[in-house]
Amino acid sequence: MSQISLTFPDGSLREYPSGITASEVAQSIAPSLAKAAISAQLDGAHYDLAWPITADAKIAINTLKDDDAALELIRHDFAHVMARAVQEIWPDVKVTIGPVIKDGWYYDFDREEPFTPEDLGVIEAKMKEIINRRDPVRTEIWERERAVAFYEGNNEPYKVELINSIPGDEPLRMYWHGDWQDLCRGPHLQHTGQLPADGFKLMKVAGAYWRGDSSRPMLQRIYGVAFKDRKALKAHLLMLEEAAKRDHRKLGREMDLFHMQEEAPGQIFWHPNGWTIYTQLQDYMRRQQTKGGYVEVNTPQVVNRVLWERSGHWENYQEHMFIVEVDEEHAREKTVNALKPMNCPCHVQIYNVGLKSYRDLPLRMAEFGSCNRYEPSGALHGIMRVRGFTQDDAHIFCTEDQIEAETERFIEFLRNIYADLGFENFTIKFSDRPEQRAGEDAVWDRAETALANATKAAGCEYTLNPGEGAFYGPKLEFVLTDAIGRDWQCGTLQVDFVLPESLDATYIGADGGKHRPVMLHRATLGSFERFIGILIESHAGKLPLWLAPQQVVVASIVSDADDYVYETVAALQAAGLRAKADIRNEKINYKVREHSLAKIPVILAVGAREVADGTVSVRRLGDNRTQTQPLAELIEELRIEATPPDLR
RNA sequence: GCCGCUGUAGCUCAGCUGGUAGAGCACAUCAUUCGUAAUGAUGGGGUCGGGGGUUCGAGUCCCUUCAGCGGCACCA
Repeated sequence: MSQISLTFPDGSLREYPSGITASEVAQSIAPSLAKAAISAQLDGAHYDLAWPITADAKIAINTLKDDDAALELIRHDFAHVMARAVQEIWPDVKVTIGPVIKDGWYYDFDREEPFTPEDLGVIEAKMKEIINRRDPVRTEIWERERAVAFYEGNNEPYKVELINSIPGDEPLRMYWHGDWQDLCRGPHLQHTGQLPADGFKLMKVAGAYWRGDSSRPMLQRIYGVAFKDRKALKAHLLMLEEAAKRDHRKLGREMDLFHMQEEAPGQIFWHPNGWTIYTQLQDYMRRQQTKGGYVEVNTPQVVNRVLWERSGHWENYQEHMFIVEVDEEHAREKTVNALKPMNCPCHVQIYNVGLKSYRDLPLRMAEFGSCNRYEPSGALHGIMRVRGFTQDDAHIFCTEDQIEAETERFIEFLRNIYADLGFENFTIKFSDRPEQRAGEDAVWDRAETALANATKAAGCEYTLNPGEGAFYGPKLEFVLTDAIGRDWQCGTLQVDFVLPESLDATYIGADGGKHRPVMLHRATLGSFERFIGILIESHAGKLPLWLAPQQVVVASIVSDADDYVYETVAALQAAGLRAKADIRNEKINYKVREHSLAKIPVILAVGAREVADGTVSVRRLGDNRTQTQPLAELIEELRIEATPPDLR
């Protein structure tokens, strides 16, 4: 048999007979390594230990100590162990797929009866039992006909469908964990006993469509999380608990920011506190937009269907629109209008008034546009996904040549704003041409290149979302993450070749002829509602002073200080600070606690001493120390701190 | 929209196998003037999400509907 040479991570080289397994290689180094080994990397790719090696390669033996490889493997094996447990308990359940995801895995099952939360405990117990069996894992490569016949015989139609969708040249790997079998890419652990039996937890059951297709059957998905040991699992569960405390829905109530109610699902009742945040943010954005070369406009809420027909929304977006029928007295039939779900068609109407010259381009038209969309009921989520919202929207009318420069300019605009608001980290997703699209490929080529170049020129990285662009053009999405780790698209920039055409926007070029502008739809925050939700969660409610609804509360310690409290509040308010008095007949402990829970950034306590000295005792949110200082000095300090970042 | 779960006082929640609602906090009144995360006493407050049904009797069982939550799908 021929020899192969394997290079180890430390650079050393060893000769082995071809066909040797990674497990045997590990054994040749140290029996303890062979025991601890979980998988191998060959030239960077991940393999089972039992995989025969037939060519020279760089090899690394993974053990549970190797974080990434180990967690990936552990979670993958847990998915199998869970599926096995489910089938051992309910033999008639059909298995489908079960991939590794962030922090864990899920597995989708087809079963008539719903899994109950109690079932999860039963499954967990069975999983522990399976782990304790320490069943060896073995794998075989099968011909697809044999595999199809096998799964048909076992009444596993989903597996048959999977095999039929795997490209013909890919080998099919069949895995056995003891006597339980699954089709899988692998790799897997040596035996189930390598799994940390106290390092996992089944989290929730949810419905999920087979192959993500809403026209296909709904399966039951069980989610689990897994870590290397009990300690890491507990840390993760604790983190989830902490994250739940930052939920904007909870903080919104506690801080008295807003509420929502049944009569207006997906719409927000902003309370004075919440509305203060909103207006501060809007004022800030208005200043930024003015500086950024935008003109601001405002357009109607209720618009006749005729315009929506011309823009294409009536055909493509009608089911998401609130339709308003008006029975006008002298009209033969009802007038049909819709609340605007987007601002773009209205902006084109403004653009279209009067002739535009190439000298007017790029024309950046902004609106804090109130939109209403009839979002599917299941999509609603606090103030992050609502039916009534306001975008910090703008449309840039420009030439095709200007796309790249305008895109770069926008990314820089957005990045500055995000930085001001405390978001140094965001991700960019680049969605390119979908299958179904309007326009010529050559134009798409140029537009996609322009977006990619502009992103790079702005010094940003992006991840590709292949085929996810709008039918009218490619787009960039700027994504922020909420407290629980869910991603939300906030900013966006979308190239549009279609709407200028359908609404007949033109400009007069240098050649004296009429030309089509390109439109860039862009939003920085996205919607104020969603962005404020993210803002609340990322700060855990402790907003920077300039955004905090109530900035200062002045609390009396004794009632003799009441007059001084009012004087102090008046002085703070005169300096432009949002301050209020608390002279209730309560102990200072009580007041401090209450205002701290309400997330008021600065608490001033005043008693006899402060009255006599003209000082205040200052306590900052999140800090249990206090500091006494002259009122005038504090006001100067707070005034600077409360200035919005762009005005400092 | 789909699957599952939930819906009792402003908030957080209890209410066993059906017998006609309960706690803490909050609120109000009174007492207390107390130095940095809950002072005490007293009191008011709920057609148990809405509608229908079973029953002598329903917060508890059934149907239906609305909303919320967790996913999935959607997200021009």
